[in-house]
Amino acid sequence: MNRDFAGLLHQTGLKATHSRISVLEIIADRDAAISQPTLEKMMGDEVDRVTLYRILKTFEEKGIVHKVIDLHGTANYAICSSQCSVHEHHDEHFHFNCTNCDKVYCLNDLHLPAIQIPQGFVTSSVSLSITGVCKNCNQQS
Amino acid sequence: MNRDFAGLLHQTGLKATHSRISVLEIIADRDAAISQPTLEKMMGDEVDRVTLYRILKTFEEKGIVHKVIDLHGTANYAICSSQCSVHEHHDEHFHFNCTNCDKVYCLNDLHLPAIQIPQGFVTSSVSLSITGVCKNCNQQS
DNA sequence: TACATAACGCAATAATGTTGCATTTTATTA
DNA sequence: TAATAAAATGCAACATTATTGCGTTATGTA
Ligand SMILES: [Mn+2]
Ligand SMILES: [Mn+2]
Ligand SMILES: [Zn+2]
Ligand SMILES: [Zn+2]
Repeated sequence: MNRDFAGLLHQTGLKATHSRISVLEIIADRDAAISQPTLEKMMGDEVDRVTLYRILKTFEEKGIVHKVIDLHGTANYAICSSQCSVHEHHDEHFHFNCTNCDKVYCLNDLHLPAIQIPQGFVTSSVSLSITGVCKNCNQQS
Repeated sequence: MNRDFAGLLHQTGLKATHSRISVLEIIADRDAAISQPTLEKMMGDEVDRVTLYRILKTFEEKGIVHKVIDLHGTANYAICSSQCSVHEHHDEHFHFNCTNCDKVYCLNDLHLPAIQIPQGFVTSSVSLSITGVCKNCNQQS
């Protein structure tokens, strides 16, 4: 992952504020998506709650992060693949929800065969979410 | 769909209260899952908000309805297939989220090919959710 | 260094969800 | 039908997640 967060922000026309860089440092440094509540706790007093919401929303709009709703309905965030931009997200991949540690993993390499949906319905995107126990949690038990 | 809601409730060891029967009447009468906020508005003063939460939770535990988290993270509820029980849900089917009317359709007949997940991860369930525009909304435009 | 504006912090408010406890409803039994 | 025990409900209080408006501060640039 690119470490020049200030550069990344400038590229998308955003100012490189301390808050934004802190958020990027946390999100980029993980093998799994991070939930909004966890992120909020990690940021603590460093960033106002409202600012955090606004940062995440902006990042999503600019194609810097993508949001994944997990099986509990909680918002989780992960860094986008490099092809994403303000115009379009190009990371329609699938996700693994661990029921033990509640992490959400992006399964970037998984490919889904074509799906036959009913007559009259038009698909714009497909989201596959797998529930189970992750590698980490399996090894610990 | 079975119309003997009192009987259904008695079968699962639940008392057939007015509130529960009202909820069943609303949920059973749709071609799509209904969201908690919509349900709450439809019930109005007839049922207390807290009671509604408790009814939905009980129904889920007893295998009467199943919950689907839609793409916004909102809880939606639909009647279970007849095989579901307090012991186990047997309706692991897929869902279609309409971006126009926000309805969530259960795609009961869809079957998903086997999926190859990474080494060390163990799958317990798979949830496929398709986003697009539903038949109804396509016909109106 | 000065400036314009983007971003932030704070206060207020809304929506969603949970818990404890007193009261009412339901099903059963007398 | 009337009495009873347990289940379910309603209400109050509270927690969490999310949004909006507005004055203040930080950022990038000239
Ligand atoms: Mn992802
Ligand atoms: Mn369903
Ligand atoms: Zn795990
Ligand atoms: Zn629709």
